[in-house]
Amino acid sequence: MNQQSGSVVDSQAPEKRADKHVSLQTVERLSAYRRVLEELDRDGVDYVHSHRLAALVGVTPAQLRRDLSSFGSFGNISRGYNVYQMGRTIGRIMGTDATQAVALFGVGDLGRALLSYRGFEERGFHIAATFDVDSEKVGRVFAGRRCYGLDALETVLAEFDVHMVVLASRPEGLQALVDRIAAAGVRAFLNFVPKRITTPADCFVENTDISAKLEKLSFLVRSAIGT
Amino acid sequence: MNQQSGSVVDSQAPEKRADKHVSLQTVERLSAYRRVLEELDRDGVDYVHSHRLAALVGVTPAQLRRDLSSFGSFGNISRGYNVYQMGRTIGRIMGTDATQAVALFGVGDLGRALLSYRGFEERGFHIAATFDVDSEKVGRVFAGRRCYGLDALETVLAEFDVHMVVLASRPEGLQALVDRIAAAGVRAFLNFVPKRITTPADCFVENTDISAKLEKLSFLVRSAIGT
DNA sequence: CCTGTACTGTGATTGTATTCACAGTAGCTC
DNA sequence: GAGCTACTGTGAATACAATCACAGTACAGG
Ligand SMILES: NC(=O)c1ccc[n+]([C@@H]2O[C@H](COP(=O)([O-])OP(=O)(O)OC[C@H]3O[C@@H](n4cnc5c(N)ncnc54)[C@H](O)[C@@H]3O)[C@@H](O)[C@H]2O)c1
Ligand SMILES: NC(=O)c1ccc[n+]([C@@H]2O[C@H](COP(=O)([O-])OP(=O)(O)OC[C@H]3O[C@@H](n4cnc5c(N)ncnc54)[C@H](O)[C@@H]3O)[C@@H](O)[C@H]2O)c1
Repeated sequence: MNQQSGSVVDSQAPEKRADKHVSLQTVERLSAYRRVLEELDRDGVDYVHSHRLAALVGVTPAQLRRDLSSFGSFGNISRGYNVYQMGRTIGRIMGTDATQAVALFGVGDLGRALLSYRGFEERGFHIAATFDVDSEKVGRVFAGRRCYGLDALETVLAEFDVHMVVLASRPEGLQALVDRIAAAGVRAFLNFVPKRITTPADCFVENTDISAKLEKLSFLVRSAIGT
Repeated sequence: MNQQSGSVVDSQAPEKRADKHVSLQTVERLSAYRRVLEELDRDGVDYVHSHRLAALVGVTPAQLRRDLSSFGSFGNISRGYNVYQMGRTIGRIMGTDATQAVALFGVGDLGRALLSYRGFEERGFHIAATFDVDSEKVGRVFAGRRCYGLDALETVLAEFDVHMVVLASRPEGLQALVDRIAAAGVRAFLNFVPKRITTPADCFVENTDISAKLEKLSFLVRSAIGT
């Protein structure tokens, strides 16, 4: 669960404190670094230089080094970065070194696709429980996870120690749902519903609007025609 | 449906030329503005001030006005912005005033969820054709759209006049697939596969990595604990 | 018709992210 | 073990985005 990296065993912690103020964009790139590092690890690569890693991720070497330097020094000056260790370190920074429980709201087409997706477990997220308002769905089990009604919300979130939720329900009543989830102590929301939500100040929201991405692409293609 | 606004009627085109260099973040916000404008329109609101619209979207009034000013002047100084007209204008800027054909690659769990999603049509995108390598799926019809094999790729993309694709296949062979799609003249890729792809310089790629979003949230929650 | 009000559009300013460029050094060569 | 090489980590410089603040103006009210 969310135990805090057990003992001192896997420490030799290279990261200083993360006090240097880390930008959000840096955090997003950390995920990409880790994904590539895991691939390299599978391929048996032990060390990698900033140039090579940056090329694989698609950023400049300077940016990669700057990003990492927000957390301290990892690199061996002439061998580069230790692939395995740096992957572990990024995991520790992001808190994905231990599996976290996540709850899903809305077991519709999208929700079921997310449920059957293996990629989350690989990155340390376990959808532990699902919720829906549809009485046909409540009580059933989807991809191994039970679907609860909203009346069990507080109980179930506490029981599974959920601190992050995925929203894939309908726009109607979404804000009320969010208020209730936040009141239950959840501070992170991944929202797929194309509707703005507001939360207490200590919460974090990530919106994913797929149509907006298509619109962005449409704009880019169109505006590049005259280029 | 997607007829093109008939004649000169709704013109009096307020936007200048889009030559002032528009930042990507501005474009992303345009989608959000349009979504709220449509809601206001449904509610029968005719005019809206920058303060109110900004509050609904969650940005500052200054930013909203700055974003719009990249495209020219729309606002009536004392009544504010005409809700209907500005929605239309943003649609025109983004090229979503007429429906565009999109192709989907990979009719798996995610692909089928996308196929059944009505939100795309509402925003001017029509998934016209799907592709898969699975011989069980090729030839079948999913949510009204036929699934083609990859051998028909060039023909079908041309037939439906596809200029944007959604990638929801497997990581294996993805780059080769992308190369072929790009060679067929497609310049916009919405990629759900957690694998970096490279394209010719005149193409645009939007990646959507859902796990990365969860990782970002995990980092934020964790790093805010000490705050 | 004139004055006051409250809005937009935008130059100027501030703040933030990225890139440059190099000091400092671990290891490799001879 | 001295010298060379090529790398990392980071201060300084640049580029970019957000915010401030106000000039200019359409309208309401009298
Ligand atoms: N399907 C997609 O590809 C896709 C893409 C982008 C965004 N979205 C958004 O994701 C959301 C879900 O999409 P979908 O296609 O799965 O829709 P869906 O209609 O198939 O499923 C929605 C599910 O949410 C449940 N629900 C409704 N209100 C709820 C509530 N208050 N609490 C818990 N559950 C509730 C419904 O009973 C239903 O089972 C929608 O808001 C949609 O706009 C979907
Ligand atoms: N399911 C999710 O919720 C989810 C979430 C995030 C990312 N993704 C990613 O989206 C992709 C699809 O996910 P999924 O759950 O639908 O997987 P899936 O295995 O259910 O479906 C993949 C489909 O793509 C087809 N395919 C494989 N190679 C292809 C090719 N070269 N051309 C065309 N079709 C091809 C397969 O035959 C299959 O039908 C995966 O890469 C996955 O990592 C999925």
